[in-house]
Amino acid sequence: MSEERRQAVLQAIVEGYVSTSEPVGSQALARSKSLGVSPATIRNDMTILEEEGLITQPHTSAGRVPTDKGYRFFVDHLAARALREPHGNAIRTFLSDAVDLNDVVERSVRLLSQLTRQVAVVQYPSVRDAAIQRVELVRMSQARALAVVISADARVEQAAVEIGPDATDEQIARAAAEINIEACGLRPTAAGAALEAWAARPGQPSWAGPLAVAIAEAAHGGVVEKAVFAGTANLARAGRDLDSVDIGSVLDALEEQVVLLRLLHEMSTEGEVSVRIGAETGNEALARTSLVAAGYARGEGPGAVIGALGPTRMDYAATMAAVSAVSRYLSTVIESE
Amino acid sequence: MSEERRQAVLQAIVEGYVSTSEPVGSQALARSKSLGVSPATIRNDMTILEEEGLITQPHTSAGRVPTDKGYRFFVDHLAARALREPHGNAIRTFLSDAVDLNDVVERSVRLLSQLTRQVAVVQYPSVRDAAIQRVELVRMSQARALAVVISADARVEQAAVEIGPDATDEQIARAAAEINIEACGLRPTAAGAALEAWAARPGQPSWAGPLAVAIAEAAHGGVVEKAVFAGTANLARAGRDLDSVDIGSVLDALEEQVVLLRLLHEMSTEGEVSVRIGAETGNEALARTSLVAAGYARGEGPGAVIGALGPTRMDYAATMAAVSAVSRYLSTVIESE
DNA sequence: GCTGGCACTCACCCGTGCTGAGTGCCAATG
DNA sequence: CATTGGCACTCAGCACGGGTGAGTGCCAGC
Repeated sequence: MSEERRQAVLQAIVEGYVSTSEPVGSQALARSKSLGVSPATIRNDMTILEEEGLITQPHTSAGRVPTDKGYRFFVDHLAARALREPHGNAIRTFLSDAVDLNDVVERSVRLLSQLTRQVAVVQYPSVRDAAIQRVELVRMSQARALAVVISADARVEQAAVEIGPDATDEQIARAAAEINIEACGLRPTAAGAALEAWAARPGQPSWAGPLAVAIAEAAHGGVVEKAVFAGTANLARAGRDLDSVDIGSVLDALEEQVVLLRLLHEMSTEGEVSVRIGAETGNEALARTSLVAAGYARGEGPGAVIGALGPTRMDYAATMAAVSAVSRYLSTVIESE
Repeated sequence: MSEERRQAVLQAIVEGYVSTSEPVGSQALARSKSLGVSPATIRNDMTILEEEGLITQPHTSAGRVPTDKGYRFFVDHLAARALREPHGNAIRTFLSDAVDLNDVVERSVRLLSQLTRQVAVVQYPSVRDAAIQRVELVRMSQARALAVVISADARVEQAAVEIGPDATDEQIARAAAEINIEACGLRPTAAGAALEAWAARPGQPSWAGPLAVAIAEAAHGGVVEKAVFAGTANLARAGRDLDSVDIGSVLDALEEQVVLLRLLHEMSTEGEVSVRIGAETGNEALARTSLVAAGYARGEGPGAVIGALGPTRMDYAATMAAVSAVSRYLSTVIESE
């Protein structure tokens, strides 16, 4: 009883179930796939696979279905199928038509949802490290000013600051000029330190401190992490895999963002393409879905993450290929800017 | 056979069906509601209501269900039920905690989805009319500059412009200074005209024209209209009203945006609270849903629209009350900024 | 260790019959 | 003449039951 054939059986079960969405039986397997053995032999293998917890039967006298663990084994050992990337050039040109970062992200998420036919998720880079290009300070009302921070990566962030009614226009103009001298060309962290020192100088107005903090924060891209998604309709089309309760809780989890962001964050450090299957997501709402994610580079460190979310019964090979391809092209497009 | 009682029957049918989600029959009606007549009488009324196309039966020997036209009549004539606004103050404080326009919109859409238990939609103001406060011009690369337009309503828009590799930093600085002189304090339309004149002056670099256009466009809030939504999970919870195909196509329509935006735009001119029921949405994908919308003022003209989208079998009175309340508070919060 | 054979299980399908909520029609009533 | 009670009829929904077939586990034989 070769270990090898047993894996082939598992692979056939996964592939069969993914394509037909019906439990696969020994006879059907022997007939369609080229395993070259009889149904009885396959049954023996199945018994062992079931003991190992890799497959299960929905009810007695039904075919077998992969468990989360079975999918996991498949992904880890068997899905090294040729990661063809048919749309390479199409992806690239589609993404490079984008005008700014927002547009790139927007396009990526749509593209990925179409390629995978799953829900696509793109996390915005959380900590950004581009140098500050310019800071603008505009009084909006008697007691309030708006700080606009323009980064070298064509990003524009804004922050409202209370300055109190006593601030003079002259003070504001001087502060703006000084801030630009202090902070321009610096990365957010360094700029933050420089502005802190600036605010501590004698003679500065009382709102200099909060202003310095707000600018540094804005330069970091704001504190908030954010993810956008597309293709939620694919959830509804998942058919038997997800009932409407599942769909509801998944949509909730997506809107909640925090769960998803934590998950994406965890996965970002796990090498090329990372997969979370069913309960591995650690979240009740996502227990019947899988998430395939890949980080996309941004400057040096691994910046943010893109991913595809779908029912556990998904085509992992194809999804992983698509996620990987889009992340790679996304990286080159962003870096070439 | 009083016209009045027949309307009461229609009202009772709508309310009964909305609360139980099951077709309502004559006996059940006579027993539960206080119409003071016998089932037979109600049946007579029902026959007429059915002839008028206001109600229908899913199959022979089942109760009656309102048609789109029935809901329409109900909304137009019978839903003037006390629009209690229980959460008035809560809404107000919740919204006024917001820091900027984005945040206000974000909060509104979440709030509305929770109040109505439907999908909430908030359209960003499409044509904006706030004066330009300041324009900033920053060179991003050899051939590209970023124009940042800050409006008096604390909005920051950006636009990338190709300036060609020959532009000198001095040219850019002079253009920025001149643009601020020309355009500051003007509304977008006037500013566009002023900038056009500016770009036409002799001696201007070749990129002055495109730049002027880009700035004017950005000041208008960009050409793109945008809507955000929340509470999509409520669709999945709609139970029998929407099957998964419906949910899928609704989610598609939401992501598509263009259909939804056109619809919202149409509805924005229709007075206080406007309702589109089922096929009235004019869209196949939304044929089994209704949209309740209200414009929220922005400056003078009707600016943008918020709305709630749900199955045609929804509690119109409550939804209309919530949409109306949120739009009203949203208006005051925005205008007080 | 693989295979064919065999008895067994059980979800699924389909036809049957019953029940009850609901209807339409009609004659009687105030 | 609108309203009502009575009555026959319809039909979705449900429970019951038998037949079918894909699938299984086990075992003896190669």
